[in-house]
Amino acid sequence: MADILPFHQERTREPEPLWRVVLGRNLRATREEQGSRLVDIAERAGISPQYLSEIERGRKEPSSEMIAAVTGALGVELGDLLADIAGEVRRRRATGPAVGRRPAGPVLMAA
Amino acid sequence: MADILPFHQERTREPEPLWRVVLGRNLRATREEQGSRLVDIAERAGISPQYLSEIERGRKEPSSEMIAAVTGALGVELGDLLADIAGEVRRRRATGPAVGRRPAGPVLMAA
DNA sequence: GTGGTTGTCCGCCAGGAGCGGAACCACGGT
DNA sequence: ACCGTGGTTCCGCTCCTGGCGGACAACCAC
Repeated sequence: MADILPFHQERTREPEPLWRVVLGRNLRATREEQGSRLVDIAERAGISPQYLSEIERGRKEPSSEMIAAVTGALGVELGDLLADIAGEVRRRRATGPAVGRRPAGPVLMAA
Repeated sequence: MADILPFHQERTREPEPLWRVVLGRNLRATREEQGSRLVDIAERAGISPQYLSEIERGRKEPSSEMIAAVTGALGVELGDLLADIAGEVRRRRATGPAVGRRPAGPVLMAA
């Protein structure tokens, strides 16, 4: 089979990132967008600050309930979080590692 | 504070689904769309069929590497998978549990 | 009954989730 | 130097679950 890769579409082939890495990256970005402190979100989520730090840095695999607790503490819906992460993953796939970080945060729900 | 909720936008308030549930649901839907067998995808992913069954039914929290192995076996990119799950979560949030399942599957990559 | 296919149940254990205490780092101020 | 703040890392710990293999279940055809 002929493998003709459209080079003008794929500049640099990024390996697939791991879920926990992109999740953590997005959670931190969201928190920072809100100007919240790590200890505050951790407390609101009912988890230890050490653990939230590790989640944000992609060092731990949080359970689904933990993900729910942190997104809840951030006031973010799972669907919006996933959409935002998806967008980020796709963007990095197309352009490679971001040089200038684009402000990324899911849409906040109006309470 | 005045809490004015636009009722015409929110018909029924669905509790947030768990990540492992929506992930598993989407993986199974994707596999079935492709007409693949569970044992084949499990083998290709290098995991046991029993385990893939449990992942698909939202019974287990797969590690990020496992998610990568399964998406790889399905020929699906993480970003596309996440986008599709996000769309599904948002759809269910807006309309409640789906009565008729809309065909849901991420876009397959052209090799 | 036989056989085949596909997927799920059950028990198991190695290792990781999640924790708390303590130390460390970076930065800013006095 | 000191202090404070916010975040990170290290460490040891307990508990529980990830991922597995053997067995089972459901379904179909002959």
